[in-house]
Amino acid sequence: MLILILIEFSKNKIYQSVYFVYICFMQTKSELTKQFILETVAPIFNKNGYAATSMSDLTEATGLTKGAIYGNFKNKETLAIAAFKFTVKALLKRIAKHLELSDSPIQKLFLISDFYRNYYDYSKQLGGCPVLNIGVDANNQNTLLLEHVKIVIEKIQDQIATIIENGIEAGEISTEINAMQYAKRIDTMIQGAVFMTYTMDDEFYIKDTMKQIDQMIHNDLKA
Amino acid sequence: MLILILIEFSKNKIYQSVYFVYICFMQTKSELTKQFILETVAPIFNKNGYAATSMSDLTEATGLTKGAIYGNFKNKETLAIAAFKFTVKALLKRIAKHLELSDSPIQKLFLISDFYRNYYDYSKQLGGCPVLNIGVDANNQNTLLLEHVKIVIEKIQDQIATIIENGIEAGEISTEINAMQYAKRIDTMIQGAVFMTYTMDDEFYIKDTMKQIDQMIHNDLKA
DNA sequence: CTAATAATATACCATTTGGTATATTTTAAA
DNA sequence: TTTAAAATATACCAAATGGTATATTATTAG
Repeated sequence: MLILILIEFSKNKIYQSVYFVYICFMQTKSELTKQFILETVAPIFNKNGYAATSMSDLTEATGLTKGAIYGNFKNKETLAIAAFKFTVKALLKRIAKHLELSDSPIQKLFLISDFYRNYYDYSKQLGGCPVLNIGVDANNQNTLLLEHVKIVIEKIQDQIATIIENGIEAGEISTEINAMQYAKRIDTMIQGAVFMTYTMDDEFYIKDTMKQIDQMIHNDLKA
Repeated sequence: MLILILIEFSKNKIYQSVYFVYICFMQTKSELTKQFILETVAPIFNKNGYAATSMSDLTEATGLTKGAIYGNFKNKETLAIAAFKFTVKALLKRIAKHLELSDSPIQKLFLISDFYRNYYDYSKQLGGCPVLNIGVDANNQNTLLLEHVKIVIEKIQDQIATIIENGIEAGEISTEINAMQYAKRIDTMIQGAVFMTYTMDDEFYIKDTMKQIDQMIHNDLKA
């Protein structure tokens, strides 16, 4: 009932459902609006790409006006970058959570392929794979955005490489293995599979590639 | 000297250098213009994507006016599709030529990885990999264009699968191998490598992936 | 409850968009 | 060289673009 009272407190239609959270945890009103804009706008940018997304697409989707959006974000590019970061943050958090299911490095590697096995369904909510979509879209178009994609890719590869290194230290993985090279191989195969799955609209690619990665882990990596 | 005389014959600046060829082999004037538009426009569409390419980009690049372009192509979409086909035709022809270097199916597979080993430099002339760029760009945006990308991917995979099947028949490749599955695996890895190479601007990915494919051919495929 | 401020909506801007009707030029045939 | 047709250039269109100045509304502190 406390929630209802607090809802009544606000005259704004959009935020009513999350207003309780806002009152309790959020800083300012605009912080909440920013959040709302980002989660609404992110999948649109991700789906359409930067140039194919117009500000009117965003005002329609959010139900807000340009005044509200430009009051919270300097311009379209800033918004697109913030949206990309928003999506990636959610994605990386989800992966990290999945990797908590085991402490064993080699099991963590299997958990990575396990995560991507269901990635088609999950990433559709995000408007597609942000790394692939924005990576291709930003190339030759938006240097700043491309830099952010690069950073994300490096981060993912570092994480995989660290897992492999931990596996080597733990004696689970052969000392012959070049951790970063294998991390890059796995990442490259995943991105290829994501591209093929989306373009052909066929999950065979992602399922089969994850099988292949599992085989690699079994045959090449294991000590 | 004959060439010079024929060049003098034309008052149009753009076509002078190829006018001899036109006089001898080409059908109509507009056929030549179409060709010229396509080869100029294709890398622009490929680099920028459909939405980020404006008609004025194309008139500037070609030195022609909208009248000339719309006189030869119904609209922007038709032109983009024709441009994609133009690029892919050149690419597939180049691959086919490279594959002529050997008659042995297993050697042809090695020639595929060999071709893509230098794909970064080559595809830059095309404005990037058309399959990757247009595939991602057209998704959620341009159904017709996406269909054409799908067809190209299927064609490439069929060709690889056929080579593998020929290898099986010739006794070079193990009968255990599922030709189409392996064709798709190879194609998926290539596309992943192309994406990573472009996005990270680092040829490691394409070079290393081709090594990996060669290893696969050696270890898994050979009879 | 009121005043100051923060957040959002409105109305507008010049520029660019894809596309077209028409005028002009270029070409090919007689 | 003249003429019909083909190809291209010009000038224009309404609609949409990203962005902004200002008016209006919500919010918060006193």
